[in-house]
Amino acid sequence: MAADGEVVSARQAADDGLVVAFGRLMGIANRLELLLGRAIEQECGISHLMYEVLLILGRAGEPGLAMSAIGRAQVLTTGGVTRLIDRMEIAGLVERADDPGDRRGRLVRLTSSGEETAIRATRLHRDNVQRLLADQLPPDEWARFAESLRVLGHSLESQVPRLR
Amino acid sequence: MAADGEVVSARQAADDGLVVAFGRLMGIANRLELLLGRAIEQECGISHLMYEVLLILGRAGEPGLAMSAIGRAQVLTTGGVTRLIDRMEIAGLVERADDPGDRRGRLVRLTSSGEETAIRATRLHRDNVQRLLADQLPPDEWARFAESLRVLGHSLESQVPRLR
DNA sequence: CCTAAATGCCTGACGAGTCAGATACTGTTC
DNA sequence: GAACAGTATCTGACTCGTCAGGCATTTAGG
Repeated sequence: MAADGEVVSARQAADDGLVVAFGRLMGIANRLELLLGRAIEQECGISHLMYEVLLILGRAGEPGLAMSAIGRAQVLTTGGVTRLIDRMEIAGLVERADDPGDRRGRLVRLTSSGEETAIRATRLHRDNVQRLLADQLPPDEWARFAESLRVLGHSLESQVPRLR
Repeated sequence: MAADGEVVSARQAADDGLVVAFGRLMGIANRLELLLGRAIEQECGISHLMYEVLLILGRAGEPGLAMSAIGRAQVLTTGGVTRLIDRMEIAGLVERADDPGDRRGRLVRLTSSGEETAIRATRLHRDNVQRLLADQLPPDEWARFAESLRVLGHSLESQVPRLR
């Protein structure tokens, strides 16, 4: 990887350390999404995105979560959330209810089938994450890596604008 | 985050350490894609994916790269690559040529406009990666993080099946 | 209060990828 | 050297997200 300084050729651009690190991060995310997403899909019949929403809702508990909160957590536009929840509702994983505190809003919560699916998918998913990620690094490196993820995730959450 | 053991509630599933770490990784990737992708798009008029392809081609140099190699590098199906390169060709960033060594194949390479765009986008992108990622961790932690990315990326590359 | 701006969700049109099948060429095997 | 499996790319139908615009409701100000 190249040192700092002005980039004057495509070759140099491609070898820049920061740029490469970012590319690796995205490549890892893409490959994990493919490998783990397919596993969840085949085992439980839901997409990886749906799985993440099941987790968010499991964490939220009663009385449910606003659509907008799901969008913020998963970086989706409001339209995207509407359609995702539509599909999940049809699949029987979640249900919508009017928000008693705000008549514009709807609260989404897990159905019992959604809860079961979250649990079942997690058993599978845990093992896959262990195998594909955690086992690839010595335990202390993995711990440091996970901690860095926490820090970075935290700092990024505040910088992403709300999507409409 | 929960300790190891059987997962028996959605709440527990959502708090599992490995599952959370994976979710963070994906969340970071999504947010970076949004923030950095939009920056590139506004400044240079190309998507983040196109930018990555420009880098790959810059790295490859003459006489160009096969479509299938691009698909492997970016985790795209062959159909996806065809359409992406179609758009990039229309935009004047790359050009296709017949592969003299294999009459089924085509070689893709940067045009001079594509090369310029890669350089221009990288100047912008570098600074953004620095600010959003590297600056968020102490230098030694960032170095370790980047090294872990390298290791993980390497081990994952071999595990993703070829997409058709 | 009453209006204007902001917010929450939904919808039609579109963009960019997947999937599955088609076509064209290559390499192997008998 | 002919058949056949394998590989490289392209295409039509589809999926799932975005974007822009709409309506209902809430909130802030005068």
